[in-house]
Amino acid sequence: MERNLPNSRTDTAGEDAPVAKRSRRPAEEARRLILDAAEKRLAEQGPEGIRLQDIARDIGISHPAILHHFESREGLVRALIERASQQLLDTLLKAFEVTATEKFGVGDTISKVFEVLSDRGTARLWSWLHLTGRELEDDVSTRLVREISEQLHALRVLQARDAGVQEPGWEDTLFITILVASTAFGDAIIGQRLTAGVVEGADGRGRFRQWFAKLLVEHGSAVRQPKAG
Amino acid sequence: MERNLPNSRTDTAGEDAPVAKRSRRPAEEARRLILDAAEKRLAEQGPEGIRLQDIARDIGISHPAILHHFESREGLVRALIERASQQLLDTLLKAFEVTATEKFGVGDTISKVFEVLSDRGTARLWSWLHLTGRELEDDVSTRLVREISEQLHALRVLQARDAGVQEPGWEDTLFITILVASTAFGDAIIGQRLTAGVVEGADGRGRFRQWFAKLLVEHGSAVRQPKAG
DNA sequence: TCATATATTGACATTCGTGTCAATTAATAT
DNA sequence: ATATTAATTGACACGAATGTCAATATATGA
Repeated sequence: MERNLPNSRTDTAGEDAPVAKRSRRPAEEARRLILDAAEKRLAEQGPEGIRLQDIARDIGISHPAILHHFESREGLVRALIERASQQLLDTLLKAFEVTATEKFGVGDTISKVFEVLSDRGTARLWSWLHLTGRELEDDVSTRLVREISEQLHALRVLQARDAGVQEPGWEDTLFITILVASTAFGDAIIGQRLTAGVVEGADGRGRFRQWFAKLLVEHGSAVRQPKAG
Repeated sequence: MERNLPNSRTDTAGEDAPVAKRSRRPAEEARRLILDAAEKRLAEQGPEGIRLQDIARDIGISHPAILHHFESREGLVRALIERASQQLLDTLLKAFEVTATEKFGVGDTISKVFEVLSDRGTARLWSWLHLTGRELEDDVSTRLVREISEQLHALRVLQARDAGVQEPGWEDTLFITILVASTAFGDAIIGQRLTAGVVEGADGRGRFRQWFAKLLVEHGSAVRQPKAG
């Protein structure tokens, strides 16, 4: 079973197209490029969008190169999840920090969360992650809820003290976080279809976000009973 | 290229296993069986779970039988979506009817809707539908939002009149529906991970639902200003 | 300049899933 | 019983996607 010599330049001679010089990047950069392309495909086309050959073509390399850097398709997926999770956590925490320290309202924070989750493909990535039952060693979802909730709670407690009203319960804060996360998630996946053709005028989803923010503020007021009685 | 005679019993003779008699169902029943199996796989394993061979094995038939009834895999998928959508809409409207006509409050109705929508299998089916960007001729999402909203709005208006307070706006009702739908979805997909390890005690998600219902009722009260001033 | 490490590649192997087809067989009508 | 219809099937064709491998080329250090 003589196999043809692979990669040999001694094929049927001829003046082929000007051979674009093979480029060679440091491993880390190559990995980043590949992950970017994969992420884009995933966000645009969903799970099936992650095909080694396609991704390779997107960035002008051959698909074995991907396998070289990630071992397998599954390895690529895991790396992708890992990176996206970390980025999400960082982005969210930072966004929260800003809106909490500055004089921004709840509405701004909500907008930011929606933007991060919904407008980019992040929510899609996560949905897929959960739908396919993939686990992360370091469960980012849990960390996310916990950290955000803790900061939000501290903020709410402070505000309550300033206003001289009763402090909100911990679980109340927790549920707010979960509500926002769930909603942003759901919105990212089915929001488009839900509002299209029902909500009148343009920017229906924008108005929905504002309405949602107001709802939460409203809730904050409702909880804020005067300290005694 | 002499092809072997397919399906011929004249193979290497021998005492094979007792040939289980081939069963033959009316087309409609077969279709139902297949759809059931497909739906189950989808709910349990996600999109990739829908493989003709596997589904066939599940119900003890051969995979060409499936193709016979649905033309193609895509045909099966479309039929599945069609059926599931119809079922969801029916279930929702019926659930709504019951809680709305009896002496249940708006909160109970919302809870019921939430419950139906956050069913794991349903949510997964829909998520997949949206994630893969499949379109339905008759967009059920839109119909769903519209029909539910209309009924809910009628209910709210009635209650407002009874109480002699200002009627809620149409968009407010619409947004409530959208919020419930989005949240139910998000909850079905990531709720498990969000609450696990953060919310204390058992039945954290149950408490979340109650809290959510209360939030909406609360909102109802907030909207209900006295009629003039 | 030469040597080394490793990123990159073309060709191939392999597996898996859909779809085709003629043959078969169970139900139904005549 | 016989014919007819249509559900069912095994074998196979085909394409698509992952993964393997030896060969090649490029960046880097000596």
